[in-house]
Amino acid sequence: MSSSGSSPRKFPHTEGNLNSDLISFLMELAEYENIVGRNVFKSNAYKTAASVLASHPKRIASGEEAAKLKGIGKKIALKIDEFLATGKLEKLEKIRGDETSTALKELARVSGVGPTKARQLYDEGITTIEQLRGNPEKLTHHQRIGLKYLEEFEQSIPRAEIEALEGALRRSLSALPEPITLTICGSYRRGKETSGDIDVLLCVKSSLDGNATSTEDPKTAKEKHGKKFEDKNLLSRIVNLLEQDKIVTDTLSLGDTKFMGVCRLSDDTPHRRLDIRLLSPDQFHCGVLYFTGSGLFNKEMRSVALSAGFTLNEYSIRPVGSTGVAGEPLPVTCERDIFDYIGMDYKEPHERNM
DNA sequence: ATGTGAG
DNA sequence: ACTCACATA
Repeated sequence: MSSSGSSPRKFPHTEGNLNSDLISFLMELAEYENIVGRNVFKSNAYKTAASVLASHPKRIASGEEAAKLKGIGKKIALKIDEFLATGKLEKLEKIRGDETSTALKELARVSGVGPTKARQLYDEGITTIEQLRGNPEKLTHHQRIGLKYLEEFEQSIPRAEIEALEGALRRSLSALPEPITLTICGSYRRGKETSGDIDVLLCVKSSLDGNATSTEDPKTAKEKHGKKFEDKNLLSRIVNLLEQDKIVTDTLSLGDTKFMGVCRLSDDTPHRRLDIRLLSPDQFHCGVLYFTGSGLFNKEMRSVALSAGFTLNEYSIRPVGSTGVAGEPLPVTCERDIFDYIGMDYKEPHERNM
């Protein structure tokens, strides 16, 4: 899920939370440390603190109370005290008034512009989106597209639009010679009413490996398990098709397994960020699980997997031997299989919103 | 190869 | 944490 922009979706599910005011000042500090301070560790510390508060069931009444939670230390506790006492944070007020900070943040709204590029531009005297528009030669292809659709990408996508797009994608893909399964993941699959982007998983029903765990000798099995496909051009063929059908309008990047780009449902809807991933059949369910998220849910599930003696990633679930070495991928026929392996109750996608 | 960025 | 794709060198 993209995280750029100052839209409501910048601070995931902050609205309505008991501690939403604390969460949002922590997220603002996290953004500052990332983009301006270029200190990923501090930034992550603030993000962790924010997410701890987000899943805390009670309103925090003091820094001391907050400091009892794992992930919140003395420094953050002090800031919470200051905020609770005065309704603001001196540090944050300074940051908001600082022209360098505001400029860097503004520039980083553009997809493809991160902390480093923002600083570069700033050093060259570019401080606004306006000025950026006047100097497109300073930008890569990705960044130019990000700039072109800046405002559109910051608008969240109504569920109904994604439903319609799903239909359009299926119609378009039905022109291919090989049957392809399509699943839209991300917050859409978790039942959210709006999403930030569209995350599509595709899987070819290849005649070759309908049964991934059988009679063939291990060597060929291993070769097939690699990420590459026999048909290296399949994804670009798919993208071409979607371009012809006026669904895909721009490409940010295109590899053998991953497309990142832009799509549009119709002339009177905004341009939207679209990601497509091509998975092999034996990876499909682990992929769907992983890309459905949420990120926090994945983290939790991976740690449950670990304590049950398995390692879980977007491609496979594997047993971890007593030596700590991961074994061969286990057969998986649906998402539920993965929950079963690690002894976790099955969670419907809409129950994975943490 | 290495760094940047997205997810 | 990890992977993919890109730009640059």
